[in-house]
Amino acid sequence: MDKISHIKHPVSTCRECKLYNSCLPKSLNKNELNRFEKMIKHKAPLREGEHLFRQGNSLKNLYVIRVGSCKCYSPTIDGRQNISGFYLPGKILGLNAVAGDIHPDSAKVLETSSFCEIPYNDLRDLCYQIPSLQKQYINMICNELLDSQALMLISSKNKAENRLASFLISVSQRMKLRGYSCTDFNMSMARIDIANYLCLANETVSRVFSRFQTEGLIATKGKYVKLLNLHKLNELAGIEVPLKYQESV
Amino acid sequence: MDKISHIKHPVSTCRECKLYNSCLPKSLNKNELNRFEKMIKHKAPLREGEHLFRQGNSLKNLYVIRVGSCKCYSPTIDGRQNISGFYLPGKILGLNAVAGDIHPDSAKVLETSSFCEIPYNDLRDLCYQIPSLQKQYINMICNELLDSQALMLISSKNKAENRLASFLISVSQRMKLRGYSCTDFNMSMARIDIANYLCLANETVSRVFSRFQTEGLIATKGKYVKLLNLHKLNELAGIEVPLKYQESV
DNA sequence: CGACTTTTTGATCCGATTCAATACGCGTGG
DNA sequence: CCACGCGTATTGAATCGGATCAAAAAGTCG
Repeated sequence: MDKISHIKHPVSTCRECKLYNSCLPKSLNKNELNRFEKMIKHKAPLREGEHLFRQGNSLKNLYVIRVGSCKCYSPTIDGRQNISGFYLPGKILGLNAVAGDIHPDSAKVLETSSFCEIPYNDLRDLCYQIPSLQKQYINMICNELLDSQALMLISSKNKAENRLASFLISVSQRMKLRGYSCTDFNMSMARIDIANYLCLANETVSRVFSRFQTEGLIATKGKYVKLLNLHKLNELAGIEVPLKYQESV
Repeated sequence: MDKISHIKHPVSTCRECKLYNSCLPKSLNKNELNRFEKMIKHKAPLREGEHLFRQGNSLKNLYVIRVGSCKCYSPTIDGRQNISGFYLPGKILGLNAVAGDIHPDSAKVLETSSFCEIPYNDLRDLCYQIPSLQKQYINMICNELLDSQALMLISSKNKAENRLASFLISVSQRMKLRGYSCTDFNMSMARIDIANYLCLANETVSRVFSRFQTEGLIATKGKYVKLLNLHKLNELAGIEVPLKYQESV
């Protein structure tokens, strides 16, 4: 039995969707919204291990994740996987295929998940016609860019503790955004995936998890995680975060 | 005397510009191009150390770098700088400010450099009216996203040698794109900046530079760099590059 | 329950950081 | 023109953290 399958994924209109305000149709008028909704396809949920798209596929759709979680990855020469991102509800998938028309990575579902499928060509055409849609679309792309740059700073500069703390905090915040508890949640991703994502060995991730537990920062039970000391975690996570808006050399 | 000041930065129309085919006005018709060119401003070149924009500034313009080089950075709590990117001719600056309307980093010129200034609001308005411009604009943003993700993989997973090799190769390729030699060029960035960018200590960068020289891979004289063994450098650079389009788990 | 996978823990090794000292490059002023 | 000083780059020695290899423990599933 899947942990979230009691959510019947019932959203059929954007108006009713919790994610409305951070999603593409934000600030469309009634008429525009109708046209937008006609374009969206709601497919049956995918189950753990199924692929949304694969590396090398040509770009047909973008996807907004509505329920569940998903990882994007690409294989490396030595047989490992480079994780390019974890996706939780509200995030848009497939943008990195826009420039080249080919998906540079594969998207695999980590637990039963639902998506809104957006035919890419239709979206582009509609953007030509609806300026506020174009604006929001471009904003979402640029947000991805920001996220990606932020992750780069986090995952390449900090020590293992800082990285994992950052990761926990970011998952926590997305949970909060989505209306779930930000201190108690399931993490559907495997240790090895987190390790790849944070560019650490899985043993290291494991050790840091253990250390966080003995230090009373978190408690875990299987995939279930409870954040006990958000303050300290934030401190660890923030250690290399760029100081915003400070005058510099 | 500046090393590139003999280039009088004479480009006044996009049509004449070397970068035309990879830049925004690509595939505009004559009439559209006229409107586009009217929007662009050519300011006087900036000199080393001057800022194009600063962290916290509100977004007014995007910039395409035409001649020179530029680094984007943000200060960290401990007084260092996070380098978010080096920019060589043809690249567009300021995109990471689009989502939040505020520049998340500062852009500082590394040598005398010229830019095309694109008023952001005007660009957006013009995109509403010219679909092919919108398309190219979105493509350029998504290319930034790709670059950023690629850099993340490079700079967080590899050893120092691989990172520096990747970096040298990427500079080399951009030089080639721009019509300069891809094996002999000036690198205007300081060691410490490269170090920050690659997330290494500057001593480490220095050591690897030395090692590459004793191994005959490169020769350096001040900021001038000569790549002697592109094959080996590519090999080093490629070691963790994701294998494109390979079927995976 | 037993086979298999995933996670945790332990011991060792290697590479990058750090701290410290020296060398180099460049501009200034004598 | 050279001497001096400052910033940047290089080199050396010691330390620390994460990777790796190996093995045990916990969780998963038929």
